Amino acid sequence: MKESQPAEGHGASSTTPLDLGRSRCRSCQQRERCLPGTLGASQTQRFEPMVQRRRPLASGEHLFRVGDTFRHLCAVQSGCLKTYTIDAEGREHVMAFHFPGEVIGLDAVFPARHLTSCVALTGSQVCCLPYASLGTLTQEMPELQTQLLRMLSRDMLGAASIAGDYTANERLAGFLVMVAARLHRREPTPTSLNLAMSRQDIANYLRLAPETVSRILARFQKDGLVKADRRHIALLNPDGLAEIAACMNPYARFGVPQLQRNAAS
Amino acid sequence: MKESQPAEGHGASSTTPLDLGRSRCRSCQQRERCLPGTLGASQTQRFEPMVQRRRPLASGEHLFRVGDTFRHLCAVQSGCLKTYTIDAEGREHVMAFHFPGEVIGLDAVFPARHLTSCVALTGSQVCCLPYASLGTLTQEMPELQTQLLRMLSRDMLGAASIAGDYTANERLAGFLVMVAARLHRREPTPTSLNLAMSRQDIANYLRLAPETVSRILARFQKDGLVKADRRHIALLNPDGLAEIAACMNPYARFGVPQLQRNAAS
DNA sequence: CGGGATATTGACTGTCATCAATTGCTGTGG
DNA sequence: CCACAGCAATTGATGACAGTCAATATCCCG
Repeated sequence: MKESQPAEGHGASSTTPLDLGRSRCRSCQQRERCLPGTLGASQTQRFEPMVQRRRPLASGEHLFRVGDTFRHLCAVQSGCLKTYTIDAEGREHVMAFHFPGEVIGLDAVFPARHLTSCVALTGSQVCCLPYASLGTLTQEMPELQTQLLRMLSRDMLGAASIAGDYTANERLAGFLVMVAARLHRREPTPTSLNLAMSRQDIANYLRLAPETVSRILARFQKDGLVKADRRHIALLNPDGLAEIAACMNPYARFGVPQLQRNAAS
Repeated sequence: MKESQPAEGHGASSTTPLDLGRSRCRSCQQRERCLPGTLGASQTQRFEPMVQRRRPLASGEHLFRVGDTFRHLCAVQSGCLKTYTIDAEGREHVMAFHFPGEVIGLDAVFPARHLTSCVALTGSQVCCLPYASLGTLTQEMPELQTQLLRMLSRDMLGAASIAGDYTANERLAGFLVMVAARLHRREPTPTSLNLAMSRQDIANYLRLAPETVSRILARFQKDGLVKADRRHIALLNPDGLAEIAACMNPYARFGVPQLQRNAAS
């Protein structure tokens, strides 16, 4: 059973994106990784005023919920969020975690409605770009469209990675490696993670039972790969983890067309 | 085996019965579902000449392979293809099947290289739009960008659907419903499918063993849901299948989460 | 018509889920 | 300040779903 608390926020969670003044993309720490990352100074100046900064989300507060009309693209400035759905059987499926610099909501463009809910796992600061402005802006700034496509493309890649048929070991190792890679604030790659998500969240993301997550983590610890203390996880042997997860890494597959078992020729 | 470039210079292009000189989006059966679907007549006329039509792919021929540089977006005009990867362990993962009117390659934008291979499952006709032209065209035609985003968004949705934690039954039922929905050439929804993919392909797509696909199909047949004869599958009870797969349907989750209970099994 | 790939069916195994009990952390109130 | 509630995480025992191995059956293509 995959249930979790759809953490109750306040009733007005998705209705009022209080605009607390203007965002300052140019001085934002996440700028390079974010949507305006490829824009020049003047373009950034043009871009900035379109962005609204929301009141900070408290842990458990929702950014949007299933069925909400899709109004803006959101970017995480700080904190961590998850998008998820509860299916007809009551099981929670975590579609993605969102770290600083990442954009949320690209999958809602098509139906113009959110098919997922998005909740903050910790206090989080989020910037919003009205979807209506996006069209105008990309018309003016080709770089923006390029960046948008790249981010979308990257999201698809990430989704495809965990969608694949891998063992529980591989998926969890891949998860740790991925989180480490996406958390780099300034260091090359952090070796010490402070996860914002619970075991249950991780399990629902990786299609595992939370007990299995615990057990595998214990095994990794016994093998000297990690030191796991609740939500703080130290990667003692990142290369070892990466090796376990090697099969999930899409970049590891250039050049040599390996022995193909099931491929059509 | 290498075909990165469309065959145009050869005199051989005149051997095929069809006029291969240029694409005729305006008269294409797939136009509405395809990239230029939202364009007006004059814009379509502007769009058309940018599109190259490839020599038809034979079953088993590759459209691109892992590591190829990403040059164009491709649209399926007829036939069926699959994109897949072979991981470090030699396992094949089928990322997606591609039916007429669908666009291939959007996930390769980011690294500018194909991280997957794409092979035709039957004889297939494919149209190619150079990625370089895409930027120019979307600048001119906002509708094109909208359509592009919608298609991307839809792809992500599809990927997320099968990525979730569902039982083998649910995934296979969902697969059948999805294929039926995506194959509608003109009928409302076909009740009779001629699959282009093997059991192995389906299994690799759904993270199952091919034996499991067979077994579940047999069970569905025993329950009167389908009539499966090799690659020809008749959906005897589409609603029953849809009900089994209900939990995978992202649109079923608006307002009231409660579903009507009819005959199960 | 025959060989090889594809599909089906059966028996058994293993991975991971489920059920259950316990521990440990955190915040709250007596 | 400690006791307790409540939740998150761990650990153990057991079982089920799907995978693996193996043996035909069937189709397709030469």
